Amino acid sequence: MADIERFLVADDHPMVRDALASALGQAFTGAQFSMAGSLDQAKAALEREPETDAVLLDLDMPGMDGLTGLARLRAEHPTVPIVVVSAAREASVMRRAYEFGASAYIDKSAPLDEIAAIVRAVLDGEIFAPPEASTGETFAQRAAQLTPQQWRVLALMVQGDQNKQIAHKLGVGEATVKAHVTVILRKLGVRSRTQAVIEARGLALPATETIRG
Amino acid sequence: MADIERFLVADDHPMVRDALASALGQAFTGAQFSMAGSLDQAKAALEREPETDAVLLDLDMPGMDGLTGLARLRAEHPTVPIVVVSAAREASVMRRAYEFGASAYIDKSAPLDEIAAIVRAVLDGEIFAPPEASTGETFAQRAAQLTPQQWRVLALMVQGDQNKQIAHKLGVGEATVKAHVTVILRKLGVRSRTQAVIEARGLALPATETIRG
DNA sequence: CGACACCCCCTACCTTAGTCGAATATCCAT
DNA sequence: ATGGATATTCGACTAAGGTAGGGGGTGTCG
Repeated sequence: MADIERFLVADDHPMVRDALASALGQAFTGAQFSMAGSLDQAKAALEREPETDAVLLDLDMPGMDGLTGLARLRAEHPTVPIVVVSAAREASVMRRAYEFGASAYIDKSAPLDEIAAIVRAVLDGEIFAPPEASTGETFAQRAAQLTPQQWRVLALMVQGDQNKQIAHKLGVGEATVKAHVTVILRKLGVRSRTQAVIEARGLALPATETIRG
Repeated sequence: MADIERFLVADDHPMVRDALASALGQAFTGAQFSMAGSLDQAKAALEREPETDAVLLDLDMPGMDGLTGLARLRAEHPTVPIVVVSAAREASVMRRAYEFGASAYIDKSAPLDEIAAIVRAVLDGEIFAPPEASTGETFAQRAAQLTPQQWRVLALMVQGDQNKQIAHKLGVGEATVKAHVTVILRKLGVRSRTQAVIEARGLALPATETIRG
């Protein structure tokens, strides 16, 4: 990691982008910023600059389609830490964001210095485990063992793609994808692709959504 | 349908059970009631009395595991109307409840006479389409074409069971299950079991959960 | 009754999913 | 550099998923 940080700020609202960038600019003197207003722009920016130190990602952005966009972004750039910045405070969304590999989840209304502090911690390699999401957490633990390529495969599995399509999208052979799937199933502790998809979407435990009686 | 209604009230809180039963007792003079405090008890009650006219089902009950319990109950007794009584007001939970075949969704804080009115409508064969759940509704329409047995198969597919296990649980041959699966995939407009499971859990559209920016 | 819809069962066949063993490359520690 | 652990890749094989088509049973409705 170089001396100068490089960030990508992805939000469809220019005002929010500037606010985030200036906050980080104060905390990280001399940092460089890229801006994106849609998922496609964010992808292109990461393509141009793979050495980005962190992405601040808004979930409510054109092309994101909720958490699906996060999954896609991580599928293509598994090594870049992503800090989700969202207005949705739902615990379920938060939890799933972490399951899809987010390094932190920040509320949009949080003070800017707090945001900077969290980003700094992420750059130090920390991952902000969700306090209220630690009810089950079995999946997150198992999923942490996945390699970057396996993450990509899983992300596509979760979208309903089959091995042949995944192979094409990743530019490898179908046999290779199958091998990855086998490892993924073992690491996730399930016995079929369908179960893996169920697990990966945090669906197995709607408990946190209904416990409120 | 006989002159005397028979209800099953399933809630782990005795006070709630009594309140619901007395409310229905006033609206349906001479009605008969069974009580259950867990999913297993509810199952047993339906086993004893398959001619039950309607089930009032609480989602926060031992063994329910959220909506999974609803799916299981409907899988075993597809013809019995189920009125979900829950404290969770989340639109997503509501929507999924309908997708799993609930005939109505009542908030626990609703006035008792309103509850009785809704139950009466359900007995008349009506299904309370969710007002705020009609954003996409494509799945509900397609799923409405499923026969009872196909519902059972789908419910087990959604739990991650494979054809062999489904065949065993339903007491039929694996070839039969495959035939059902083929029809289900066609009716749902998908091309693989995994996609069907994704659809069936309302996961394909996290939009309603994140749109709030 | 005949037409229809649902349910169950089966054979045969093809496609997809998943396992196993093995080759290559990288990184890291000794 | 040598060894070892891990990632990535692939081909061959076995299991499961899915399709097409046929047969038989039930109940309902006109």
